[in-house]
Amino acid sequence: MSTETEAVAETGASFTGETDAPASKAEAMKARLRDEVISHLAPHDPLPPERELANRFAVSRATVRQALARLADHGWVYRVQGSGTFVADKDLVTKSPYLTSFSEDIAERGMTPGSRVLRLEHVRADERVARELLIPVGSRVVHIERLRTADGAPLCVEGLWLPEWLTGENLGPELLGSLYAYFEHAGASPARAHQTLRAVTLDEAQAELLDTEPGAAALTVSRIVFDAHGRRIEASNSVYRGDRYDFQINVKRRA
Amino acid sequence: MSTETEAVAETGASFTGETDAPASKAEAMKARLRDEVISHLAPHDPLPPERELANRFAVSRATVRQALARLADHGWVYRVQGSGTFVADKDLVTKSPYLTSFSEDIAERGMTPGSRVLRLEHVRADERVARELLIPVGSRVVHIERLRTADGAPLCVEGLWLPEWLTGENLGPELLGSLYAYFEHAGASPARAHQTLRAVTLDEAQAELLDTEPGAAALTVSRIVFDAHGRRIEASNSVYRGDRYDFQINVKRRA
DNA sequence: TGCCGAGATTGGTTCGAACCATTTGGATTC
DNA sequence: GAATCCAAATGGTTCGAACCAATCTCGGCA
Repeated sequence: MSTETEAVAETGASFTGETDAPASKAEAMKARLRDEVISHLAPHDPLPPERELANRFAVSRATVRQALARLADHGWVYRVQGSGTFVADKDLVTKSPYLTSFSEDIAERGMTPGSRVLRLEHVRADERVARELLIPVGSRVVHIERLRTADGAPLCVEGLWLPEWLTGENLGPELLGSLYAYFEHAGASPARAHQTLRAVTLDEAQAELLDTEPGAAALTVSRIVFDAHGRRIEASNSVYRGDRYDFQINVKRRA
Repeated sequence: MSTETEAVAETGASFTGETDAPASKAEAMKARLRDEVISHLAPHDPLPPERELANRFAVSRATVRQALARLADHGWVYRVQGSGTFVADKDLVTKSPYLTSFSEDIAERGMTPGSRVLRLEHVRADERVARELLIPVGSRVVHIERLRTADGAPLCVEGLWLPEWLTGENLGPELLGSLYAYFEHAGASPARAHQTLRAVTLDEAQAELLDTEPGAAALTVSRIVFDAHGRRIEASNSVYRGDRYDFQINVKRRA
C-alpha cells in the first residue's frame, strides 16, 4: 500500500510542476520555445536568432540564452557559433544529468513506479558506509532495503543508509513513503549527489528478487546525496537489471 | 607502434592545454580560484563572496559566476543561495559530463592509454548502424575494432563505425592514430555525443580479449558522436571490464 | 568557372547595474 | 530564556550594451 502512495505522490508532483508556475523567466522561455517554436520546425532547421527571439518574447538576450542552453542540455537543440541554433533529431532527447528519485526517473520514462520494503532497521555503520556518510565507524544509521518496480515488474534492488542525526530514533512509516519528501520535512532537501556506475553480476538472492538468473548482468548506481549545507544525508546502492535499464546522457566537447 | 603514437599525442595535448593559453577569462578565473583560493581552504570553508572575488581579480561578477559554476560542475565547490560558496570534500571531484576520447579519459585517471587494432575494413551498415548514423541500410561504412589498454592491461573492446562520406575510400594509417585528430583534419570536429550505458556479460571472444572469464560483468558505452553541424560522424560501442572501470558523475537537483 | 576577400550575421564572452530569494545573525520583544 | 522580527549579506536572475570569434553570403576578380 505504501508503494502506491509514493508512486502517486511523486508522479503527481513531477507532472504538475511542469506547467504550474514557471520558476523563472528562463524556465518559461524554455517551455515556450519548445512548444511555440521547436514544435513547428523539422530536425536541423535553424531557430530564429537569439536577438530576434529576445525581441519577440520581450525578454533580454541573456534570458533567451539561458533557455537555449537548457534546451541544448536536454538534447532538443544544438548550437553552432557563427551559424545558428538548430533543432536536434528527436530520438535522442534525454534528461539532463539532474538528481532524480527513482519514482521521478521511472515516471519520466513513461512507466509507473512501485516499491516493496524488504528491510527497515537501525544498524551500525560499517567501514564503507561510514566513509560515504563521513561519520565514525559504528555510528548508528537507518538501513532500508527496497525492491523497486516499474509497471509492476521488478527493476532494481535498492539499499539505503541514512545517518541517525537526520532520522533520530524514528523508524515509522514516514520513512517508507516518498523519501525525498521526508528529507524536505527534516529540513535537509537533497541538493546534489555524486554517482558511480558499475557493471556487476547478480548473486542468487538478488536474482531471486529481480526474477532473473544468478550471474545475469546488472548496473549498480552508488550514490552519495548531499543537502544544501553540504551534509551527507544518504548513501545508497541500487542494483538494476541490466536488460531492463540503461543510463542515457548527452555530453558536449569541452572548450 | 601506432598505439604509442596516439597515447603520447593525446596525453600531451590534454596536459598542455590546461595551463598554456586560457580560452577565456572565466577559464582562467577557474584555474586561479582553484590554485589561489580553494587550495588554501579546508572542506566546507566558505569562499569569499562573488562580489569580493570580482573586485580582487578585477573581473566582472558574471565572469566569477561562470568560473564558480564550472568548479561546482567538477565537484570542487558547492553553492548555497543566501549563504555562500563552500569548498567541497576533495574525494569526490570528477570530470564533468564532457565528451572525451578514451585516451583523454584514461590519462585523466592517471594511467597510460594504449590500443591494438583488431579490425579495419569497409562494411555495409546493418540496421542498427544505419539508424545510429542516420544513413541508408547497406551504405558503406568504415568499421574499426580496437582493444584498449590502460597501463598495459586490457580494459575495453571498442567497435567504431564511421560513415564513408567522412572517410572516403581511405583506410590508411591516419585512421589508426588519434581518431579525434583525424576528425579535425577531415573538418568534422566532435562537438557533442549521446551516450547510453548498459550492463552486460562478456561472451567468450570478448572475455578472451579482455583476459577474463566469459560471463563476467561488463559496462558498455554506446555513443553517437556529432560534429558542429549536427552530422553524425561516429557510432561506437565500447565494452569495459566491469571490475576495472566505473563511470562517475556529479548531479544537481533540478530547480 | 572557380577562388578569394570584405562585410553581414550569429552565437560566445564580458561588463556594469539593478533587483529578487534565501539565509544568517543580531536586535527586539514577550 | 525563547521566540519573533528585521536588516544585512549572499547567491540567483534579469536587463542592456558592447565587443569577440566563427561562420556565412555575396560580389569582385582571375
